[in-house]
Amino acid sequence: MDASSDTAIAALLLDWYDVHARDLPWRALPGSSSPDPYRVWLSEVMLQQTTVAAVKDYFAAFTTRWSTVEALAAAADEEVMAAWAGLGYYARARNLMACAREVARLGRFPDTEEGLRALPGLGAYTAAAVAAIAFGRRAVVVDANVERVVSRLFAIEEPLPGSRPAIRAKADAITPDARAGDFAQAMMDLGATVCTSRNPRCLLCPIAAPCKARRMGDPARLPVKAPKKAKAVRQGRAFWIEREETSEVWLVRRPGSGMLGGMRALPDDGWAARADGSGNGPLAGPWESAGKVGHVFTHFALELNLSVYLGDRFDGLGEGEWWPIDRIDEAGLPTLFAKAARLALAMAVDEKEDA
DNA sequence: AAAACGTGGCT
DNA sequence: TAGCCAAGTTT
Repeated sequence: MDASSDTAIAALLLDWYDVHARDLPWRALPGSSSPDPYRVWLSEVMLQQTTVAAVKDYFAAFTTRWSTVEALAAAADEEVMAAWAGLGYYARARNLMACAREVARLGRFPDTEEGLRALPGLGAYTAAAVAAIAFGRRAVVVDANVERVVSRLFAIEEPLPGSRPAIRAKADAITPDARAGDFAQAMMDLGATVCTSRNPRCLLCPIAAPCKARRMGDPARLPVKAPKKAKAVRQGRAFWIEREETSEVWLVRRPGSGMLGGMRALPDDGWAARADGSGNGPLAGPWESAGKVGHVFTHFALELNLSVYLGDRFDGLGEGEWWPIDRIDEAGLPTLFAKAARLALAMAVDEKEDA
């Protein structure tokens, strides 16, 4: 592929984008000026390893509650962590606050890829995306969509992740000097709606003509990926400690790094730090079993047994807080513990029905 | 450099 | 349904 056809690919994609761009909340309104860097940055962080559908409500909630980066910088850590609950990869929320505070200190977002890359939570992808989309800089934006589109377009047979340097070189070659932000978003929209992982819709593709994988007959075969390791299944135990006289449950704050770091949680037996939990709780009990919940994390699956204590002796509980059970939805529990809470409450309902 | 780090939707 | 996959970053 020579330089002139690389230019042609960008033109085809931009023409397609002018007609088919998805209408997403963090994109500038048609006809308006450049999008707000705060909204671009926030959306890009939320979208890391996360689908558009999952992000939409969180983006609306965050921008309603904190409409500027200064407002977010001034927010309390626990408020932001609770607002992020359920979205996953909680290091993103911790980095989000650190980044907002750094930007507030600087007075504005850096407007170069290099400057952005130095902020917490902005890696190669996000720095390039914000530089291109919010500041119109030419930057080579490579995410999983771009990897897929480029792998197919140029029929790159080497498996990921080894093919990343070759993919980046090709992405660089087709990235235009003008409208680099639109080009990046065009590639991502194409990957999300046309050049999909399974069942690519080549008949709708604006760059089907130059696509080598399509010519070879089986575009879905690419990109080739290295095989994944099987997930181990761990056992753990969590504890629902209820103070009956006030209808409150005991919640703790998890350590600031590691699994679900910084999030509110039910007390547990340390399953996150070992292959399995110790089985020990923060109280002597007696415990009643409420059953178990299953949850799959990125690198292991967990079977979490839930034990319940209802009583009035709470010796040795340590750090934590009593939380009103009727407002448990507002505690900002990550999904694993939200499931466990649901189980405890379902058990309570069952027992009431039995009585 | 390989592993840690969430979750929900789709097939 | 069990596995695959998503607008990756950090250590």
